[in-house]
Amino acid sequence: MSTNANVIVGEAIRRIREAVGLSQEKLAEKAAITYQYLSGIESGKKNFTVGVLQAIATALGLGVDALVAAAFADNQPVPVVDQRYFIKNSALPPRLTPDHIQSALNHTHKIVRLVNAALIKSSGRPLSSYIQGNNFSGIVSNILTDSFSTLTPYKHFHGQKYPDLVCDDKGKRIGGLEVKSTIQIGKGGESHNGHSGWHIVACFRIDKDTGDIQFIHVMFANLIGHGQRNADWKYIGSKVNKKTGSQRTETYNTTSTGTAKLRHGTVYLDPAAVKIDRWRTDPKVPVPPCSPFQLKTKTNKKKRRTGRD
DNA sequence: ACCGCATCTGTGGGTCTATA
DNA sequence: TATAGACCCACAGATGCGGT
Repeated sequence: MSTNANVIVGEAIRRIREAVGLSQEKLAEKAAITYQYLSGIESGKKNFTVGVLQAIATALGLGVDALVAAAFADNQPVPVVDQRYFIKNSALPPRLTPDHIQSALNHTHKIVRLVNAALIKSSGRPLSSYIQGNNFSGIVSNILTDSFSTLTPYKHFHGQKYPDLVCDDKGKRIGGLEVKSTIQIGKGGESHNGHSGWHIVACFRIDKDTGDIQFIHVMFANLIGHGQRNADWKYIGSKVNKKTGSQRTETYNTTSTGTAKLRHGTVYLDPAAVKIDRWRTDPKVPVPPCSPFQLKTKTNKKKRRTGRD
């Protein structure tokens, strides 16, 4: 290991040790090395083997991979979306362009990295390891909303009112956008209001070690709210668990038609991470020329003509 | 036509925070 | 304090595909 790497790893060990409240003596004891040796490692003056690193990581309550990730977190490039995966002519809310979306997605990656870098520096663990998945996705959703507000014509509405973002022109409202994010690939919309208007569903994945997120699929659709004719949302319910007394808040999910609208409204698709081959769409929903399912439909038709069936 | 397998979908369970 | 908002997870049944 190079001297520079020794210093980086040593500093990470010191930061995490102090964050978890261990003295050098105590950590050295747990890792079965002398505190003089540990001191030398922390200051980057001593070499160490993988075995010693493993012992130190275990004593800190981490895996070697997490410890190394913590040490080099700041030196990794922030993930960016791939420009090639944008579908340029998809239908979008007024005044919104693929470039706007690209910058908002990348900005969200960056903010999540900044949060994680601070946490990893002090404790060796990213944000996603501290909180429940649903709440993490909620945070990503909020950061993405803020990124839109910062970098696009769509600005914060107010608090928890619908929609999340609005676009005004000379005092006149010309557009609204509700932002949703999820780690569930292929999922449609899920909401507790199910209103009419433009929605974005952004699917991302998480790197467990660094906590970095990477958007892999982004869909837009102008959906019809519940209670209206041909609504794209269906009511799922709000029930009280008799045993625990807990109440599940009411939920609306997109219907198969609503989900199909979103899928046909794909704006960004990472083909290596998201396989749409077997996704269902709704025959009632017209397939726009820019839909990623255009290709699928053509392939299926060809198959049907030439296939064994 | 049927079977096995993998994946998708629908449903109902849950947590936590902000606001009225 | 109740409600509305933001989500995820588990599981059973449905679906699609390739092989026989």
